[in-house]
Amino acid sequence: MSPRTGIDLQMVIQTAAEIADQEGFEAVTLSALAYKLNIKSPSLYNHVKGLPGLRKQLALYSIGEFYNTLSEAAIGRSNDEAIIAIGTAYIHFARKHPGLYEATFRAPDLMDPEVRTAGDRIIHLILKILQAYGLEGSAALHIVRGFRSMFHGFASLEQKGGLGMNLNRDESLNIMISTFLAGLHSRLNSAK
Amino acid sequence: MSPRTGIDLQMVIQTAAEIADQEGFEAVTLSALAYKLNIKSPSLYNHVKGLPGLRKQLALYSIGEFYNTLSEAAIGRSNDEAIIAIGTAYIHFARKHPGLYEATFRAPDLMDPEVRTAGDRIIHLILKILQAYGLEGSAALHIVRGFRSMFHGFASLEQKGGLGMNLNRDESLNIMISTFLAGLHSRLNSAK
DNA sequence: TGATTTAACTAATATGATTAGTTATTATAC
DNA sequence: GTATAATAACTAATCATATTAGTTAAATCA
Repeated sequence: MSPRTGIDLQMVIQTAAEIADQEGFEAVTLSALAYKLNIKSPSLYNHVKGLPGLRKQLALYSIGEFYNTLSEAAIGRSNDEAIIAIGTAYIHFARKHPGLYEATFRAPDLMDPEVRTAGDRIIHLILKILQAYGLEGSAALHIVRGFRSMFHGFASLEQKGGLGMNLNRDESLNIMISTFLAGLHSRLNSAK
Repeated sequence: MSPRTGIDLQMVIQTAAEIADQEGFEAVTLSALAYKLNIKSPSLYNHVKGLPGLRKQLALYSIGEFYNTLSEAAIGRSNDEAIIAIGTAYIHFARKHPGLYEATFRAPDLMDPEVRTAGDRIIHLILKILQAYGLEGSAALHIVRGFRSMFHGFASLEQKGGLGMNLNRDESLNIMISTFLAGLHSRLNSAK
């Protein structure tokens, strides 16, 4: 059924991922990707629906890798320890895979069902941990949004060089997370 | 000295700002901008150094507008009230001016001295407010990074449609800020 | 062995950024 | 007033990328 069984979707995405991490998300062009795969760029249309299609596939791949990293970090941990582990893993992933991290939120349409479903797994991961705090429903979702905002904001600012450089960034991260956790505990106590 | 005194840098940036807010940051191309100004795109090179130059100018303009909005929100307020006002103004600005907000962090080089200086004014605005908490030096800087991460992360996720839609976003914002503030107070108390 | 499938190809078009070199308008000098 | 200098805007051309249409050819399967 398949002629010239050379390149498959997995190779396309894998190679795109390499370009993304090595040269940046914007460097993932059909032109550069085809060159690296030793084919001509129109041939890529046999694998993905143009540049938007490629970015969607790269987003799905990246979100998957990201989820794996975060969920592994949470194994065997609970409560604050689990949150700190996930937050740390989150930032480390963004540092190690800047292109993949950017791809996770630069899909052509984040409302796309497949993309959304992939991203929801990460939300559920955090929700699961928050259950131990007695948080659920909308109260838990608000807190998840807080964590996501903090983590994404920190990773994003760091990646763009938006944070100055004369101050230890890991310390900032630790302080940020523990401050938010302290506030969370304080709110939970006073709600009793 | 000037022939055909038609278009000046201010008009160029103003028009670019309109495109950015109406059609998105990516829609600010030299081609679209020139069309809207009724000139040919190479003529823009008399005003800005290509697309990177335009983006830098747009970043400087946007950061200036952003700073004005935030500083006005802080007038006559202090402590938690000032932080909440700034955080709210931050998110409202990003909602009202999605293109300008994106431009603030999509300059070709955020390390550029002019861009950095403009951005530093916003950091100093928050630092000033934190003085009332007895925070200064690196401790204050870590907390500023926390606020910036939260605000930027929230605005960024919201803009990209990364937050789901079945939950009130303003409430999430209020909870996030007050949780962090509660944690900040708790840390400051236990440090005594 | 022959038909079918389809990956990869070539050719062509469109859009956008950019450079080089030209034109022409305006302000200033005389 | 007229000449000159400065420069905004222009045309022409090139390059890169994305994309479409139509062709070629290799591998599978009947």
